[in-house]
Amino acid sequence: MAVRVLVVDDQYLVRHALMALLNAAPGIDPVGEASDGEQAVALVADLAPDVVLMDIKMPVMDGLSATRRILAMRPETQVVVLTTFDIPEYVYTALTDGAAGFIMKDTPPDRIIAAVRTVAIGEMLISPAITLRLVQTYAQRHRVELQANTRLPDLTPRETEILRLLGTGSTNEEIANQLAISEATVKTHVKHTMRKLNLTTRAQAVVAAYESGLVIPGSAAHGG
Amino acid sequence: MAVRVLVVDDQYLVRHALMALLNAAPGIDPVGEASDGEQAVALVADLAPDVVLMDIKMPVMDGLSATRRILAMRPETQVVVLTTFDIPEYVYTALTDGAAGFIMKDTPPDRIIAAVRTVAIGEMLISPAITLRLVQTYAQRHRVELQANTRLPDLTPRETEILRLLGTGSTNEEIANQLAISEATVKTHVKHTMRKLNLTTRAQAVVAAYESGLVIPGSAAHGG
DNA sequence: TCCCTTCTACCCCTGTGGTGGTAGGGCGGA
DNA sequence: TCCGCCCTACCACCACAGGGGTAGAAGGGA
Repeated sequence: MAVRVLVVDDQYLVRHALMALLNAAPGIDPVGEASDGEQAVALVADLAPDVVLMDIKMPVMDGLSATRRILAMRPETQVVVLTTFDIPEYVYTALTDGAAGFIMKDTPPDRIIAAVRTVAIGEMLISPAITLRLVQTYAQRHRVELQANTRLPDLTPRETEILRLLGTGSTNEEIANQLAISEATVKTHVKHTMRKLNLTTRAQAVVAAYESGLVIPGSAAHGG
Repeated sequence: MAVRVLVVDDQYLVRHALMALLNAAPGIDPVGEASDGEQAVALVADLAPDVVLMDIKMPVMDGLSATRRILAMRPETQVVVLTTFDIPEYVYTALTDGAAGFIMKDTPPDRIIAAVRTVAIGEMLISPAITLRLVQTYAQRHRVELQANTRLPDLTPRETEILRLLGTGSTNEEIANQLAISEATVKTHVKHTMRKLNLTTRAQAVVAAYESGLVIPGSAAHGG
């Protein structure tokens, strides 16, 4: 049973080149083509393709909006997003919207064919160049997290705890209540902590708490 | 010209299964096998393989250390790290150490063959499951960054700028100098910003700056 | 035109924050 | 045993932060 593919691209040449390429591939049946997102959504409803090759930049409705509409309507559709250049913002949006893959147009023909076959069986697929960027982001984030808990020179356990609470924006009084000690003691701990870290204001202490990884954005208790 | 492969795994069964698999594949020549990292480093020096299939968990010297040694000694070697389960910490280490790929042992035989061929021509390769995790991390980080600039209700451009500077731990005086306005004006801006965000101390403002994504850990100017 | 927002700037007042010093009890290493 | 570190706690002092109000200049929109 051939893989049914819909090609969506506003550029005539690109669209037809893809159609010809897919047509020549055994086991792949290009069932239709669209030149904008609106047409694409309509054709998915009509043709029920297995795979959609979707350009991003298009008139009327862009590829990302079209992808959202298509997946809302027919989740089993495998959408592969095509892009001319590596645009990481789109990677995020496309993948969280549920796109099955993300490849660049300068990918060799045989790899595009392979990509269609890959997503058709339900696997994810991302271009190496894009994967590399993902890895770099991952590595960067990971490095930041690894630096956590490791640095913070010479702080006693209590002082580390104090710094963590400073990092949540707590006042001395609030810290005292949370640790069930007197505010005077908190002031002493804060004093020592800031001296060791060479800080002069508690705002800097909050920065230090975040930068050291003691406090991670997204895991904080806001509001006061 | 066949792709010369070295197989490194402490488990006899896994090692020989891989050797047999690679032996049966046309264009692939399994030239040797090692059962620990130290042997692997020695064999790379002797055999100069194109590709190394490297297990992580091994006695004597683990796969990641061996990978580092091998790439320091012979950078053109393509190391593919094998793992039983998806262990993201290793992904980071392996890839930043220069590994060409990262695949799981439960990958179907034909895909393992394909992986060897892929890295042999210098391309990167990562298992879909691992890619998925990378994407999730990327998406998570990206989401945090996207929330920036978007949320932060009703702040004027100047107030946003003030909040960003508050987020670096700056005092009113420092902010005044950086923006070339009077400290009195800074106090006014700070006052309005904090009222709008329902904050009472500047430490909370620092927290808000980080949590909103206005300030990203790792991109801050410490010290003061 | 007038109004609203924004950015600029100042005064007054209260309070928390930040720094100095002092000190006792507990605990572990020399 | 004694020394040193850690946690606890207090006092005194002053600067900066935070909240109140007021106000003029500039720019955009009704």
